[in-house]
Amino acid sequence: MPTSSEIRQQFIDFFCQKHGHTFVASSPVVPLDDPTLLFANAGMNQFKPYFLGTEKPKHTRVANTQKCIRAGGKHNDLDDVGKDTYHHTFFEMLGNWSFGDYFKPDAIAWAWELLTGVWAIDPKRLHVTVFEGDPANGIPRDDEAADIWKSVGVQPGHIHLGNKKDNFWEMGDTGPCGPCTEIHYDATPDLSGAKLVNGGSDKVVEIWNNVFIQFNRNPDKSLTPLPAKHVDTGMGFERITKVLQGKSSNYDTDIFAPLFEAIRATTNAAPYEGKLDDLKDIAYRVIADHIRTLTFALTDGATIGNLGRDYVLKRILRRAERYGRQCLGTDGPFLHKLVPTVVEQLGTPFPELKRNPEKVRGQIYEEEVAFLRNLDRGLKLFMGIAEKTKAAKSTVISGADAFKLYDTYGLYIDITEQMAGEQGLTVDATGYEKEMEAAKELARKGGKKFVVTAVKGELPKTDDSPKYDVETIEAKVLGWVVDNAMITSGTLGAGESAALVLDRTNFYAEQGGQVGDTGTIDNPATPGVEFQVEDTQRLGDTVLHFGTMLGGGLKVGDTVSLMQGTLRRIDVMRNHTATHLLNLGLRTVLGGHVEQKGSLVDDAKTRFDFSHDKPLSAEDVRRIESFVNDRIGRDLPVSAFELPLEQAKGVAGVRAVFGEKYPDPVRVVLIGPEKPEAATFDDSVEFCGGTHVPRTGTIGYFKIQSQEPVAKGVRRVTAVTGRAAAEAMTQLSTTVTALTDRFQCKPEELPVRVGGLDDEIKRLQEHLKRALALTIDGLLDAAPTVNGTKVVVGQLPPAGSEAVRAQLDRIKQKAKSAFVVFGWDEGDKVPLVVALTPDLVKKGLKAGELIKPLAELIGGKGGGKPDFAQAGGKDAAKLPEMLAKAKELAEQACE
RNA sequence: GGGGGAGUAGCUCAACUGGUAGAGCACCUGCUUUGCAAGCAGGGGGUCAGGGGUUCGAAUCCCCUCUUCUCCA
Repeated sequence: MPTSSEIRQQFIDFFCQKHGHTFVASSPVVPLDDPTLLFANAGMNQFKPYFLGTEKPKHTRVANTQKCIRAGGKHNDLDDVGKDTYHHTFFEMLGNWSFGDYFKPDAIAWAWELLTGVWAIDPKRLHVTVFEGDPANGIPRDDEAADIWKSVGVQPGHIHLGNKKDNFWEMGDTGPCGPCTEIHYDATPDLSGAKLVNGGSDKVVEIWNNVFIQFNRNPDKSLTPLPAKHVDTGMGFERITKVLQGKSSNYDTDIFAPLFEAIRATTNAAPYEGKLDDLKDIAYRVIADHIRTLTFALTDGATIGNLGRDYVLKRILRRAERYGRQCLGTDGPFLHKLVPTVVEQLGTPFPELKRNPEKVRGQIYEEEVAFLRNLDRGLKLFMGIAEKTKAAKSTVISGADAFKLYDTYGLYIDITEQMAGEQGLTVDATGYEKEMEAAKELARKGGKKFVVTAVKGELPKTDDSPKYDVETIEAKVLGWVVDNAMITSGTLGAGESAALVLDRTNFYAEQGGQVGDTGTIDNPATPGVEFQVEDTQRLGDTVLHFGTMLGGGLKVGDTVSLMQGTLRRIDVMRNHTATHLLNLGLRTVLGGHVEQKGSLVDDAKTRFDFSHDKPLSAEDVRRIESFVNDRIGRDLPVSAFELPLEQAKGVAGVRAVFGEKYPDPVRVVLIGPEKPEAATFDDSVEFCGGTHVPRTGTIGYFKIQSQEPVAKGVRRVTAVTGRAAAEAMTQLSTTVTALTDRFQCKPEELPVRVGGLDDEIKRLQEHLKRALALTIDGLLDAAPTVNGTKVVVGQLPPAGSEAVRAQLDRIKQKAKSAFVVFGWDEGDKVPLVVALTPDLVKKGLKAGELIKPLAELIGGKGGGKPDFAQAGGKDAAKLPEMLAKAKELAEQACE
């Protein structure tokens, strides 16, 4: 029986040694340069540019094994993992590729040769499918492929026709596409699998798909043949291993055996038995699968967090942790201990795993600990809710409670359900779903002011190349969008709101973190016509000018004149260029780990999110500001170039935002060097379609206003420039001047002066305390004893109730039995306290009651507990009278 | 982007309806026992995250800021 490593190698050797292919390493499973993808999910990801024709391949035939993750996004297998024999969030895709080289005959012949020759699979167990054709689209049935299959020896009755969904492959809405032919393996004992092809059975499973890319899908949905034809194949490595090792489940192969053993050893659970409906076995499969995903994703540079792909990884980790805890009885972090097993097993085909496994293990460990902490807290909260539920004589935990546990404390619903079961309770799942829906709705509503997601009718393209300049241009009205429908007739009248569509524009549509422009559009031929633009957004290649007709009317075909709000636009440009300098400054000052995580640039500020795991110190902020201001002071030129994406990536010091979509060619903005070749790693070089000032001097001045955390490991700083920075400085200086006038000192002396005041206050408080102690000692000495109880009544110097309370303890210690009443004059109010020693409390006296009539005497109120009460009044003149009354009251009470 | 929590001794957390901030662990001192674990007695340790407000009185109620956790997009 071949090992999985041998199988992988045999595939690669077959194409590389026997058929002239070149081996190409897998691209990272975290596609850093293709932000449209959450994770690499197919072997073709890294070859996309070859099919699109935007890049020339180095070799025309290659073979590879691609690391893939399908979790989140379009292909999401996350919830299926564990429940069957063949779903994975992480898997390998073996592939052979022709870029304009060989086509159907070779691809099919070699596939057959590898399967039935090299691997000696019984041809009776193989079924193939070919495309049935699509007359509506003018694509004929793929008889060519069927004929080749026949000629290589596929059994009659083993060639099936497949529909568009299964046998016509498209990369996206437009672009290269073509028919494909799939090979399925029939594992039924009696070879009865023909009818199960594409039937969703795990007895007959697709093992290899050969795609023949020969058309281009045009935007008008028509197809044109490509000048060059390509082959793109993908074979599920785990599936072929299962077949060649004669197993009935991918999880029974030697790919998973070492992981299962490692899981058993770290959790001390009973061994894996391969049952489909056994919770313990499901847990084994989930954990083995998820640790592979986590190890590869983290190795390739992903992080665990709260956004996008980071959040997917967090959910995967927590799902695995949960299965371990619920089904295998783990009680502490254990997933991290499995990393070495993954590294050992796959470190040879994927050497990147060996680069820094300790870091990966650390990341997993840290997140496990965080999750377990949450879990403990959640369990505690759950117990409280369970008690509450039982106390209310109910056996159902409300949906609201269950949802709160999840929403606020991250306690998953199935854990809640399990815990409830153990307590003889159930959970109102319907109510939970309702709460969840309501919460989602709430989150959605907090979105944007203007939203257009889809428009009925064809949207024309807008030429927005004039957007980089700040000057008035003319354009033609093509129509407008109202209620998500494109309108191209009639008049847009005064008072109406719409999204205006023009043939060209100088308005910048919101993109790359820069806000859309505002401004006015009028008709030079007809005075009084004015459309006020409140926001500008882009939908595909169309620029939408959202706004309101203030006066007059507009018709399709009118020539209009466009003015961006000039001052606002220049403010935006200042902020955008400053953002680039800030990006560079953060990295320079804080270190290379700083990555841009997002930004928002508008006329008032620049807001920048970046990876950094602790608050910035005052010194950090100062150094970053001075770095940026230094570059502003040098009045560096800002220039932009359109470069092919590949070439642009090679420019020294280039920064691209992860998660951002870049066109090819891409616009590169340089600050300092005037040519891409002149750039160094100390210069700001960014892919950016935004608008910038011509020289950094225009920014004027840069000032960081605030910083805050956004998510774990991500911080946000907000800064201002130009006019806003000047305004901020003026305000600051006004405040400082007010202080220097008050203290008659220089600004730099302020900290010392204020600190001195602080010390002075402390010193005076000490004095007061001492005076207070002396007064109290005097009162104590002079206090009459009534029936063994000291009656301590008197007026104190104003020292604050905190200090008085501290002294009360002293009195209670000195005099075993005491009835204490103190009052003092604080100017605007007159506080009063009554304190009783325990013996008096036992006799039934209540300070809280005794104090009330006294408080009334000085025009106030109060209350407290039996041994201590406080009150306050306003009438200081009545203080002696009140104290006399208190003495009377005390003496009475003690008799 | 929107929602919900949390922040109290070095650590983990209490404090009822607003009424003198506590416990366990850790630490220090002493005693006892001793192979180890420990036991007993005493003690130190607080800007109740910070600021403002309401109140006679705020850890507690309200507002703002900071830090942190969590869910959704």
